[in-house]
Amino acid sequence: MTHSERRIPEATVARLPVYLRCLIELADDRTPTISSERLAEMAGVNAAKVRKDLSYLGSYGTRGVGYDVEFLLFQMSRELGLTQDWPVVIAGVGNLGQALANYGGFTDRGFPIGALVDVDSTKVGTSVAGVTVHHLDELPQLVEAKGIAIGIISTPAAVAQSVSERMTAAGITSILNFSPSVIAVDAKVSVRKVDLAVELQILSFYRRRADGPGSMGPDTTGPDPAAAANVT
Amino acid sequence: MTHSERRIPEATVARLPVYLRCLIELADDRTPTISSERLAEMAGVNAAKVRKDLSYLGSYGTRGVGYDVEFLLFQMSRELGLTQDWPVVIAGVGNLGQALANYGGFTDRGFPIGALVDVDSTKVGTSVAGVTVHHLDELPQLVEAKGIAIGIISTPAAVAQSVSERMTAAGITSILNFSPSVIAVDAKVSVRKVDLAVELQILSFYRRRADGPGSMGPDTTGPDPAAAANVT
DNA sequence: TAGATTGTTAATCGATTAACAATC
DNA sequence: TAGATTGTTAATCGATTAACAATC
Repeated sequence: MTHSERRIPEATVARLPVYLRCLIELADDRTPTISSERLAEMAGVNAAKVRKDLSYLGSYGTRGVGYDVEFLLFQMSRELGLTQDWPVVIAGVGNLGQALANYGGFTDRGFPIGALVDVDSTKVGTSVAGVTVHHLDELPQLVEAKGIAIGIISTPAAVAQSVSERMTAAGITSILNFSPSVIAVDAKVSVRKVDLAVELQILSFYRRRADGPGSMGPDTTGPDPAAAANVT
Repeated sequence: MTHSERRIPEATVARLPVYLRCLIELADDRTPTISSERLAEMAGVNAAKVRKDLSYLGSYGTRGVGYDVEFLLFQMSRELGLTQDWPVVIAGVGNLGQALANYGGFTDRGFPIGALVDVDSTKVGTSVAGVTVHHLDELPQLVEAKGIAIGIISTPAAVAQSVSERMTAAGITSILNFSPSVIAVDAKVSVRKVDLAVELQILSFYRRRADGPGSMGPDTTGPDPAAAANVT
């Protein structure tokens, strides 16, 4: 029995949510079991990788049969910490911030919008997606009161660093940075970065070369390929 | 003289846009030269990596001095294919699609919104961010007329595959997929995937473990990390 | 010249993949 | 039992990094 406390490689962690989504789809279809071969096809990776990735979670498959969809779904949700909701705060309620707040995909998947903050006095007090916009100064109280777990930065680049510092000061240890800037945080804080224009720039590069890979692993995410730094 | 036609590693390609942004900032400040050490600090990576990455572009530095900001900026823009604009089409004008259209960051960085398409007849004919929404059926003509280079998918997952097929049929070879689904395209098409909820799920994983890395390489990018597949 | 900093080498590390014994 | 499929090994590949000779 391979126990679950093995260290899971970063590249594997970045793929788990993709498998999770496939499993949800299979569960919706009432598919009882799935082979690594078919799961690989759904996830767009190869079967050996699926088996290796899943083996880090434990030996949850059955030789000759495959993986029990419901069971694997449960184990994977547990591993990803998705058996509970994690409320988020969005800092910066401009175009992008409003869009993220209105985008139902976060709430749907266990990340409800717990709070919105901005520094613009014309925005403070208004309501976006049914959530009142508070002043950034109220962040510590909001984090406390709403049990905020994750901070999303959708401010201009110029203030992203200072916003990240106020988030960490308020006790937030997970940050998703949409601003086009690298933020420095201390080692115990996790940061992921999504830069929309960077993705287009990478595509632009591959256009020139009669198209090389143009896809990525993690993050491709991200590592992503085009991804983040976690500087101390 | 290391010539520029060396194959550039994917991980490096994903970092070039990050360096590019730093260089733009430096050029704005009229900083004439930059060392790998300082550029590394700005980009949130280590100096050896910067030097290795830049060496793939050519020997553009000067020992004892550093890199000429303007010159490196020009070379990097050229390498990334950013000396011209690449108009994009956004397919799916829901919450996310509208947000992307209104988000100025694309146009600002050389990716103007050339067209918007949807299948919803209540949306067709309306205008978003100053651009008229057309029916998806008109995609081939729009691609032709507007010189569309890149397709952005912000549709529901269920139709993403078919939209990607219509894009490639219309001659598009670069796709940025925001829908939470893996799309299969043929080998000559470049796809990158950005899944907003996946990023939060990855952060959720690292919360559990008294915080491991929580950052990534590529799409990151990669790879980021949480990123894409390019399946045939 | 002395100091600074690149460009490249080589060692190391992590991720991918094919192959196959184990086993349902 | 025969067929199917996992879990793991080991080989390979690609990315990172420290170190330092080259050279401005």
